[in-house]
Amino acid sequence: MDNDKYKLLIVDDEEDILEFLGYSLKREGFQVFTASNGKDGISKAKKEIPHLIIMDVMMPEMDGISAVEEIRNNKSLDETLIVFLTARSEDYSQIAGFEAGADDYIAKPIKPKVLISRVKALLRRSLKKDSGKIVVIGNLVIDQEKFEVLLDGKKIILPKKEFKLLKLLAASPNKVFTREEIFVKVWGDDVIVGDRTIDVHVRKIREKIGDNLIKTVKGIGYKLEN
Amino acid sequence: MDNDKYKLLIVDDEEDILEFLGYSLKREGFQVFTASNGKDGISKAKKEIPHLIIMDVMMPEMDGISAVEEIRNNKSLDETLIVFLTARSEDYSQIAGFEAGADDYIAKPIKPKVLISRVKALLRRSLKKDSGKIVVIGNLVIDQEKFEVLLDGKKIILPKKEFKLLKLLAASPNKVFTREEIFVKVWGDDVIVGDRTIDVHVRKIREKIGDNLIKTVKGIGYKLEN
DNA sequence: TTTTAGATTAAGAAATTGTTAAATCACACC
DNA sequence: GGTGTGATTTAACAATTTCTTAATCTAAAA
Repeated sequence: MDNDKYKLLIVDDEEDILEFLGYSLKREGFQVFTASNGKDGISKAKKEIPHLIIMDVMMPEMDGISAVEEIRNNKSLDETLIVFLTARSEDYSQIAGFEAGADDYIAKPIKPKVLISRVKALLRRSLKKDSGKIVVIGNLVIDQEKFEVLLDGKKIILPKKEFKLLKLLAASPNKVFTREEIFVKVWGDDVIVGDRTIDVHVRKIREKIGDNLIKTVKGIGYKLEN
Repeated sequence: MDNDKYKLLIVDDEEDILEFLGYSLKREGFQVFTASNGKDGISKAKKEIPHLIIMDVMMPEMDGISAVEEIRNNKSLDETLIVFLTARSEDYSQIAGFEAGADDYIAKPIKPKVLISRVKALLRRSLKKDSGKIVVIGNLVIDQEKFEVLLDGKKIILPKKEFKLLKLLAASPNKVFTREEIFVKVWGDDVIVGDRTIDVHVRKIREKIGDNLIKTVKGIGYKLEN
C-alpha cells in the first residue's frame, strides 16, 4: 500500500505515547506529524492538512474535543478524518467526541496493531478518491476542483483570470515569475494586452487575500511568498 | 435526522442482545432487521440490502468473520457498512475483522448510547462519499433509481435532461463542472446544441429546487453547493 | 532629484450568463 | 397516421460580471 501518500497528525500531551505511536505509524510508511497540545495540534493541522488526525481527548490547556470542534470549523479540514484516543470506558467522551465531529475513537491502552488496522480501515473507506488537485501555501489553500481559495479556512471566490494567476504563482512558491512568463501562462501566447493589466489583477487578488502574500520584485515580476 | 431511511441488520445468537439492541435502534427510528446466526444473517442481508450490519463475532454454526467474508463477496452488498461486536480486549478478532472487511467494531458490554453514536457516525461518514443510488445534499435527496428528487421530503418531478444534469452535479458536490464537461456527460460527445441550452436547463432546475443550490462559476461552469 | 516601474482608481468594453417566449421535437394515445 | 402534451432547443435580448484601459499617483532606484 502507498501509505506514504497519507499524512497523519498525532496530538497527545504524553511524550511517550507520541513517540510510540509515531514510531509504529512511520514504520508503516505514513508521513507522521506530531503535536503535544491542542493549540499546537490545530496550527499543525492547518499547516499540513493531514488526511487523518489522532487526538487524545484528555490534554492540558485545550482538550481534544474543543480542538476537534475548532478543526471542524475549518473548511479546508473538512475531509480530514479524526480519531480520538480515550481512556477505556469513558463513554461520555466517546459520545461528545462523535458529536464534535470525530470519525472514530480508540480506547487506551493502545495496541499498535489495532491502531494501524483502524487507521487503514478509515483511510481505505474514506479516501478512495483523493483530490490531489489542492495546493497549500501556508494558510492559503487553492482548490482547483472547486475553483475556490481558502484563506485561514475562509472561502474566497476569485474570477477566472485572478484564479489562474494565483494558481500559477502558487505552483512554485517563492519563485519569481517574470511578467513575460505570466502573460504567456495566464493570457496565452497570442493575446496582447496592455502592461498595466497584470498590475490590476494582482491588485484585485491582494485585495482579497491580503497584501503580504504576493510580493513585487521590481523590474522582474511577482512571486508568492511562503 | 431521517433515520427511517436506513435499514440496519443485527446478527447475534443471543436473543437478549438482539432484542435489546433492536429496541434501542428502533427507538431512534431506524428500520431494524434481525438474524440469530450467520447463515440467516447472510440471507437476510441479501434480501434487504441493509445500509449497515451489526454482527457478533462469536456465534455458533458460522462465526461473524466468515459471514462478513461472504457478505463482502456479494456485489450488491459492497456498500454496506459492517460493525462487529466483540468481547472486550479480543484484539485478535478486531484485526481479523478489519481484514475481512469490517468498518468498525464495538466492544461488549454494549451501551446503547455508544452504539447509537457509532452507528450514526458511520452512516454519516459513509453517506457523504456514497455516489451510489441516493445522493443527499442538504435538504435535497436525489434518488437515481426511482428517478425522483425530494426537496424537504417533497417529491419533485424533473424531466430527463434536467434530472441527468442535476445528478451529474450531485455526484460530486462542490466540484465545478465546466460547460464542456456538462455537454459531454449530459448531451453526449456528438450532439451539438447551442450555448444557451445549458443555461435554460439550469434555470428550470433552479425554478424547482430553489436558486441557492446550483451556483454559477462565471467563465467556468456550474456546481452544486453543499 | 530625476527617472521609472509599479499601485491605484474609475470607467467603459467585452465576455458570459440569465431570462423569456416561441419554435421544434418526441412520444403516448386515440 | 393524426393530435396533443410536455420536453427540449433556439433565438433574441437583458443583466451581470469580468477584463482592460487610461489617467493619475506613489515609491523605489539611478
